[in-house]
Amino acid sequence: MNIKEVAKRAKVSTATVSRTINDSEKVRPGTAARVRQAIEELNFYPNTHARTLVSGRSRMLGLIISDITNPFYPELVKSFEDQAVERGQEVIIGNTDYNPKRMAGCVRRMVERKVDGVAIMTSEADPALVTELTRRNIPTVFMDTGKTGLHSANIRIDYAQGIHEAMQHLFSLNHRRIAFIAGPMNLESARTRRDAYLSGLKSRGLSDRSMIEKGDHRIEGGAMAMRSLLKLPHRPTAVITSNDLTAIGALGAILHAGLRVPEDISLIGFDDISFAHLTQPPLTTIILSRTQLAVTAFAALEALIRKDEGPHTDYSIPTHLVMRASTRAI
Amino acid sequence: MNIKEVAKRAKVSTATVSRTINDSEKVRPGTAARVRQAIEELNFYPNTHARTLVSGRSRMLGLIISDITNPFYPELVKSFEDQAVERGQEVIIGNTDYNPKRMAGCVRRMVERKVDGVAIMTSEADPALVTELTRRNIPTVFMDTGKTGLHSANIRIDYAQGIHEAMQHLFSLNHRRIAFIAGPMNLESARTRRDAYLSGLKSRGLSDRSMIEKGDHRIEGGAMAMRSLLKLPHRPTAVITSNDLTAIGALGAILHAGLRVPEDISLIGFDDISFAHLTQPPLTTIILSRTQLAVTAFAALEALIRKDEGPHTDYSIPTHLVMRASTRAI
DNA sequence: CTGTTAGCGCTTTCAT
DNA sequence: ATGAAAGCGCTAACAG
Repeated sequence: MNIKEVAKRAKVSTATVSRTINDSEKVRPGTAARVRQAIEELNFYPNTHARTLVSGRSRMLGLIISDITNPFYPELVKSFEDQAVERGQEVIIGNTDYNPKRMAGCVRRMVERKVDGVAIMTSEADPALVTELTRRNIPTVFMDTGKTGLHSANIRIDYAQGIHEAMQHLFSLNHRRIAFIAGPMNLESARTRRDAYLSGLKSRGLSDRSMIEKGDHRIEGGAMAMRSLLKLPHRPTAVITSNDLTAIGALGAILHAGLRVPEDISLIGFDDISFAHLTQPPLTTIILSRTQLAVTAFAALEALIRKDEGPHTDYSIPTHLVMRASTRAI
Repeated sequence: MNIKEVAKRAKVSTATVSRTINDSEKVRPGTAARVRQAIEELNFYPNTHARTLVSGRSRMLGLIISDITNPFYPELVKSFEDQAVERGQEVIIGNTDYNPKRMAGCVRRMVERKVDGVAIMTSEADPALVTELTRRNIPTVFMDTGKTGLHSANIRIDYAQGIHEAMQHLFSLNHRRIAFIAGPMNLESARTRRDAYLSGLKSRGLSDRSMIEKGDHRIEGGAMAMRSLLKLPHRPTAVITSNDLTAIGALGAILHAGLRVPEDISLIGFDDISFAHLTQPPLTTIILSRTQLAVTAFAALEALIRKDEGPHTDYSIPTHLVMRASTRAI
């Protein structure tokens, strides 16, 4: 079942069939109709691999993420995929599992499959591996690496803005003992969030009041960090966490210690994963729109692939506080 | 950058390079080493499209699911993908969005991309479209359609078992007014769960005590159904829901009405999504292991692809009650 | 064990 | 507007 059989049935050459499939202008409508009918009758689907081989374009995009079971990602993947499918592109996904070795494997697979472009949306970044892509002139969009170039663009996430909004909110609620549960310090993005917390304290002359515990961006780490915080002689009245999973872990630890949120401790997360508003109480958090991120990434990638002119290689996504019920004045 | 250049550099023929890449026995170790070194030096990655074109095997598997943002799926996708990557296979994912038209698009894409096999794990099933796959002799594994054949296998989920365990549990806790919040009735799997509830009632001579509200397998539907249940003159003392999202919605509605779980109403979910144990109280639910499902599906698909002999086309996955804190005796 | 060669199914000049 | 034919990069006979 191939283009040849279609050609035979429509009594044209394979070239004409190919032109019809690709909506070439130079096919007489009548001929095109005959071809299309033959395609229909034979239930013919063109072989994308043959197409890729000769044209060089695979109509596949790579999307590399850290871990699909991390609730941050599914929405991102979906939005990205929706746009790709709309434009006849396929998406192949790579999970790095937060592991540089697996990241290398992902990149390799993308190159082997000859993707037209790659979006790298991992929370961790590995500049070395990423070079592999740009060296091969594969259009690449990064999240937060800062690197841009002829074949790559960067999407910066303004983590600081959301943190500043959160601190402003807590201050207006009279909180002064505000703790922060950080993420893994090897993550640039986690450091940025912590630094924003520190700078928020400093700008209010409260640098000496900083309380930082390290989490792991997972529930367990959040719970553990919170337990440490609760043991402090002057425990915090409010806690900002580096992500929602951490906040959920912290929430569990607070409840388990017989304290209440927000009566005893106010709590703010980060990311606004879909379950953030389902906690008891619904979690006040900082939203980072995955849809916006995916749309921006896709547009950036398309621009790179089309080699659009202009210096548009830097994009930025804001973050904002969304108030729910886990914060309260003291 | 292709096999020819590697051949030139290693001073062998392209055939030998090909054999080396494919770990053929018939290459002298010394030669193979030279080839591998050339590959290394040239940073050569074989073009999978060319390979597919000639060999007929794409080393890609299709995985069709309903919606990646439904928390039931990410774990399933991950487990499936992990196994695929381990065996050098790529996975392309299709989201149907619960929409037959999109399902058709997914199937089409899978055929075009010449996947070696497809696993269809949608909660809804469309026999017509599925024929498309089997007609083309594409190995296909279904979840719960019941159809099997030379090129297809079926994985049955024993929903009833979990429901029966749940009812047994509630009965032993002295509940007699047990309601059920069902899923969309066009879903076979949702009907199966409801029927299991009904049969559980019947076997205890309580057929006339049935209370069924219809949800939509989403949070909002669960909340709405629960509000209806709460308006009943004799409201239920326990509620089983068709999935966890429904239970979470129901939980919210109960709390919102000023009642408590499990003190006033016991609640049981279905699926054990990752957030089920994070609710307050942690949700007693029925577990359906996504890992087990993915592993079984993958194995079934592999067997189909390898054309293993034997009539192994029917598989079954159990479901079990996992007790947490949302149920209590009255 | 290694090389030669004929395609896989499609796109794309170059003729006509 | 259409057709003939040359590959795209690789694999798999078939020879040697």
